[in-house]
Amino acid sequence: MNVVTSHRPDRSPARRRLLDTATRLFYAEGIHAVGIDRIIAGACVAKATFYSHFPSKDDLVRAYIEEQDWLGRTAIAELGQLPPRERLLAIFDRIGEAAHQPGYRGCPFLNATAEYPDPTNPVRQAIDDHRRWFRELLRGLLAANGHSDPVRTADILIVLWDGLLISGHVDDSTELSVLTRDAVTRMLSIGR
Amino acid sequence: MNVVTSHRPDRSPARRRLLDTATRLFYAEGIHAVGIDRIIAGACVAKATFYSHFPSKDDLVRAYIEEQDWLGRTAIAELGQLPPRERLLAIFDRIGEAAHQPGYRGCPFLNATAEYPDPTNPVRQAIDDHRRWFRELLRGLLAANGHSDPVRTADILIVLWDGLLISGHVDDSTELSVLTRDAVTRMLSIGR
DNA sequence: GTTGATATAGACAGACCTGTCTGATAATGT
DNA sequence: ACATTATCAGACAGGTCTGTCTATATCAAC
Repeated sequence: MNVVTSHRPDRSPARRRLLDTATRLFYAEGIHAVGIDRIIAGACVAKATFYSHFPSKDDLVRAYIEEQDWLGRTAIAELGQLPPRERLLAIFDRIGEAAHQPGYRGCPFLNATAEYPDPTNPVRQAIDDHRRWFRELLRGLLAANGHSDPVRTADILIVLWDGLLISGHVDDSTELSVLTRDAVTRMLSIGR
Repeated sequence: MNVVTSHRPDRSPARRRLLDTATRLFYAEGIHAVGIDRIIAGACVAKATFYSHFPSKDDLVRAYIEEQDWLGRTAIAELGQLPPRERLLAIFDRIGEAAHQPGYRGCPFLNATAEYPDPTNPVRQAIDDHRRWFRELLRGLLAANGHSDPVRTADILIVLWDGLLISGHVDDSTELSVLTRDAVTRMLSIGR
């Protein structure tokens, strides 16, 4: 969910700059709206170098999505040791933090989904992988919290997650953190 | 939310066919991914005729969004007389019906938002209008139902609405109707 | 019959798209 | 010293995009 591009080691500096520039532009303007020429110009990389690192634009898009997945998993892992309920709340608190950053434009995975209709496309597969991981994460935390129906409640929490990320983008987001706490605690209060 | 294109009178048959074809293609494949040439071919309309009805492609996109708005309002109006709570549930039941239609690809408004980053764009303005109408509708129904906090609860219901439309598209949607009923009744059970 | 509105097919311009290729330059390891 | 690897700038091909334009055809009203 975070779209920070920074500080991840990579095979080469040029590749790192390409992925950073692509991340910034894809997220800010949409994938189809950004051409290769602008990415290589922003990354100060020659076109031939780009195509030596990424066989096609779609490979770059897939790398972008996979890195967002990696960043999301890393951010959760870096939350530190917390009891299940507090961990759940801390995960959802990240929504408010992200939405108040300048340039916030919703969830990169959902935005990409809107531009990739074919569910068998590798980009969509990478997005599905990310969502499967997140769903399992929530199920585990709800079960560890002694929740009576972790499977169903995890599904609803994901519905809230997606909807809150949208709300922070397209609606007035001044009360998003309060709204998030309210919605999640309402949901957790049911079923123990 | 419904993407049915049908049966709305229009100024001219050619314009009607253009809007129907554009609706079908924009929704199925995304807006940037569909060119004018394909729309006029699908509508059996000459290019000059297209540009006499729509000064630019963006005007066609705005007409597409405004018609989806009109269809949504019409569908709600056609629900007939129902008590507030049943009306709310009936509105949300439409999600399951829509998501099980072949070719369902999520919410046309949110998909368009992902492709239009500039919030001052007329397309985005039309989407904002639609969302404002829907928010007011939910607030009124919650207030009429004697709910203790209709403003906040309407915000959460919109979060659920957006999230459920996404879930029906990108996740397994076999239990979407049950999930919707569960999430909405859970939410309505709090605050009277 | 004549006029005016609306439609047709399709060429065209200018921009942008992805992806390939050439040929030169710099850094690195042995 | 030499080979390898990565990089550079940029031309180029072939396609698609939006939007304009020409020239013709249909049809209704008067």
